[in-house]
Amino acid sequence: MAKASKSRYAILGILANAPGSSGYDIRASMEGSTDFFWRETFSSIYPVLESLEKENLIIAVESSGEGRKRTTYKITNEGLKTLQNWLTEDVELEQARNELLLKIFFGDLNAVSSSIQHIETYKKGISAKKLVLETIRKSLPKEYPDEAALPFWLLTVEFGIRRLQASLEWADHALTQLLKLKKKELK
Amino acid sequence: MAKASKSRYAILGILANAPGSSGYDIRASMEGSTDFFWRETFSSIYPVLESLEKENLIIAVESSGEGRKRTTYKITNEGLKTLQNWLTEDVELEQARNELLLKIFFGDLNAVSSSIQHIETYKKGISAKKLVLETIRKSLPKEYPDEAALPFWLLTVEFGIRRLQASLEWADHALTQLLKLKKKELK
DNA sequence: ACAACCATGTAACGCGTTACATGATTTG
DNA sequence: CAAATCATGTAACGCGTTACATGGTTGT
Repeated sequence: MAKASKSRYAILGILANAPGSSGYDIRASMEGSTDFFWRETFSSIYPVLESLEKENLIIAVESSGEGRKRTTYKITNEGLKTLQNWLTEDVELEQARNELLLKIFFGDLNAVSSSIQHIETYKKGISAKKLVLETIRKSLPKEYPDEAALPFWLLTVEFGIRRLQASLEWADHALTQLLKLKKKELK
Repeated sequence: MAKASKSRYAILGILANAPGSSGYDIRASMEGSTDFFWRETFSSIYPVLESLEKENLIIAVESSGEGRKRTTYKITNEGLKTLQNWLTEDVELEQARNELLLKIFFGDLNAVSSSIQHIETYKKGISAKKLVLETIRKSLPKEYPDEAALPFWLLTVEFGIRRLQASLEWADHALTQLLKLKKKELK
């Protein structure tokens, strides 16, 4: 058995918080909120919606009246219970693969400047990401002052920012070390 | 097309550093070194070794003489070039899915104590991991004082420790916030 | 008119995980 | 003599990504 999909719960969760969403809406909701730690593509969203509906965890509200055709969904009581049950289940902490670290690990097989290059690119990437998250951290309380979920949303953003900050500091540390190595290499 | 596998490069890298390794050895090498950011199972190692050999990136040295039967491998010049070439290629920074954050994100759908429980479990897990890495950081220079790759290995360990430290600090921050929410919940 | 965005899907593919299978050799 | 470790694989499965496909509506 492969790992069980959690896409269904992500989608259920969005529908619990934003009832009357279409598949397209769900994608848009995730963009700018869960995107940096959880992403779904249309290719997964639509089939999942279909199966959730078959299991009576959500119900469709066909709104093909005015404007565009769209199928919107609401979570059912059963769906909410299923979601809540999953939410209490233990999280197994899994370790993601990290290609940058793999390349650094084998760094002695190439010129040091190659590793330096990787880390500089990395720094740029995560600096940009961190900026985005810091903007979100500022705007969220203004946009959703009365939202019950706000403290939880902020916690996820905070996680992202702190991890990125640590990564940035590591990158600077790494650059210092690598520059030392580069000097040795030239001798 | 799905994402191209990088297992081959991880295995090539290990063979570059430890020539004469068997599939079993490769797995053992990774355990205790790359394990926290890159892991391969036997189910992937043996087929990859086979295909690497067919491509002349490694050569097998059947050593069925004394002791156990084992097939060991060495990286070829071509293999080393292939690996070095990959090492210089840009790393696309991908972010992994994070189930803990997903559950925290939807935390308002359940009792706050559920989120608290998750974070406490998380803290235990990463504390243990951090301890392991700190031990490795201490022992590595003693075990491999003359290893050219040592500075690179230490950088990966440092990355792990710093990220885990940031995660721990976030966890404490989160617990503080959640305890405040819990008090409100009781009112 | 045209671009940007809204909206919903299907199909193919490969990758990684899990389960399963087998057996030899060393250590206690 | 049993347990741990060494050693090497196969098979099934589902998950997520990418590419492909289609067409309506709004804004400039």
